Amino acid sequence: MTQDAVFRTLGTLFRQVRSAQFTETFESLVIDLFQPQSVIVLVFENRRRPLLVSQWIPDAELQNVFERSYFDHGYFLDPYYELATSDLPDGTYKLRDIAPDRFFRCEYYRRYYRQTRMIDEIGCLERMDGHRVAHLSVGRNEGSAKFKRKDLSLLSALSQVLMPLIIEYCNYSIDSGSIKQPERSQRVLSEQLFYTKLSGRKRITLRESEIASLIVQGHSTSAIGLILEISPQTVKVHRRNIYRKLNISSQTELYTQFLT
Amino acid sequence: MTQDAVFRTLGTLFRQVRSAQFTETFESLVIDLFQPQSVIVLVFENRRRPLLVSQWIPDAELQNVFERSYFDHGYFLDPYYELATSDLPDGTYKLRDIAPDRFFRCEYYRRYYRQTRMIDEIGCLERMDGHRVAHLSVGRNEGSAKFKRKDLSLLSALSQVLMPLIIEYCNYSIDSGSIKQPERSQRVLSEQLFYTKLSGRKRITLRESEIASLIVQGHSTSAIGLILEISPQTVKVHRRNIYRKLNISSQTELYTQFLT
DNA sequence: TTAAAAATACCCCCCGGGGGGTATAAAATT
DNA sequence: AATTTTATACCCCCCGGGGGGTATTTTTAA
Repeated sequence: MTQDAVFRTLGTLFRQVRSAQFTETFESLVIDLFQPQSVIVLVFENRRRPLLVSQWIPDAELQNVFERSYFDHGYFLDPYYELATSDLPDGTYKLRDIAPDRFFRCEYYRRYYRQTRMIDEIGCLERMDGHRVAHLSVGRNEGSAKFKRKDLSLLSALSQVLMPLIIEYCNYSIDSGSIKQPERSQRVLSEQLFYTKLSGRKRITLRESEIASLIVQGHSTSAIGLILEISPQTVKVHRRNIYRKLNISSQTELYTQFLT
Repeated sequence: MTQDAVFRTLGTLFRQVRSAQFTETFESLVIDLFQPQSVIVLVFENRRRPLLVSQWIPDAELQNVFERSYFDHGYFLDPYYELATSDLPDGTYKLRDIAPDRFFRCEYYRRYYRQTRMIDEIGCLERMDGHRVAHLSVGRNEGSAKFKRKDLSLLSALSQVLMPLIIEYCNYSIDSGSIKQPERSQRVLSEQLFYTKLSGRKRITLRESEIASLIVQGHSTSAIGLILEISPQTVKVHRRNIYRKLNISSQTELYTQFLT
């Protein structure tokens, strides 16, 4: 795609920002530039289920996985969601940069993320207003190459104009009520905090729930230590206490408890 | 249920052995005696998809999981299937006795088995003829207690008469063509041997495929050493070679390779 | 105010996975 | 006959999870 065509498309996008054609134009732009297997736009709201603004997932099975799981609980452990609900600098991130150190070994990855067959993901985050964050996710599946540094810098540059456009479109479509809010299914994790979630069973302390949350997200003991600025030893103790209180003996079980 | 009633039911079963009522009668017997959440009868044939003779799984969601996954690939790593396709002594087994040492941590357990929500299982195996093995599985779900030693000995005793009856019924219903053969879906593992499966990618040796198979089933390095009667060290070397040849770096990935 | 609970930090141990070597004998290929 | 591959076995290392302690300070509750 020529530089020229990119700018022309941006122009079109600008004109279409309040029309239904917007998503299609913008998706084809991203597809052209990045050859992804998925392009998804979400709006994150703190501790709420994300809004699905648009999705392009040609593989029907994977779309199915996404729709079935992401809005139930998948989003909750999505590193981008995590980033969005903390105070982040807006920007473009590679999944591998923002994911917890043991992300690719954690239960979330094993049980949900890998099912999407996505092997690499780059995404933009941009705050819409006080509590909403727009998120553009561009994914590559098994069989494709990972994103190169060039891809990241291109998306990063492009996002300077793309994200404002997307935000404008989001606001428009939210106002006009045309956003499809995915159904939630029976097994809900959703808005519940870890604390509420887990302390219901047996009083675990707030601090413990904090650590439990990080464990499930795929952070190692030492990573948690770094994050909370306490010694890994302390984290280990908390970990033990959590297991003891919940009467479990592995982080796998912790994940299960959390989801049920 | 009184001793008397048990014998009476056995009599009924005997009379119904060539009728469609058989399964219902026999299921209600098992349900009465063991308070399970699932009762399934399968016929294993070496390296073939099992035949579903009867199933009683009141929970619709779990039935769904079972039907969707078991006949695709779930059976392939089912410890009972494994036992059936080796030369076994007929008999009644607790899952926990026959499962690989790391079964409850292996990918199969995490991805498939746990989804069935089954927390305990006892099952009978009985050879029908040269290549077929009848299998009765009795399962308890989350929320129920595990099976006690008493349950095992009761089923073990009962199976002396129950399995011959079941086999008779199986033969009858196979002959009369009334067995529902579950559909296979897109993602098939099925009859393929590990060897064929994995060597397609990059020649791994037969021995290596043997070890890969055991790894995926959830056997630890040392357990594999015991099984194959070689040193765990040797297993480690094979393991490394497998990973190198397949260009992966964990048994999780091995499982993925195997399924795709 | 005093006792209990929570958060912090350190010690020890074992286990298993993953990655790096080396070596030797048998089997298969050339 | 000579070379390569395969199977065997041992060595070393590091890492992280899980389980067992103990101790100190701070916070919370009684």
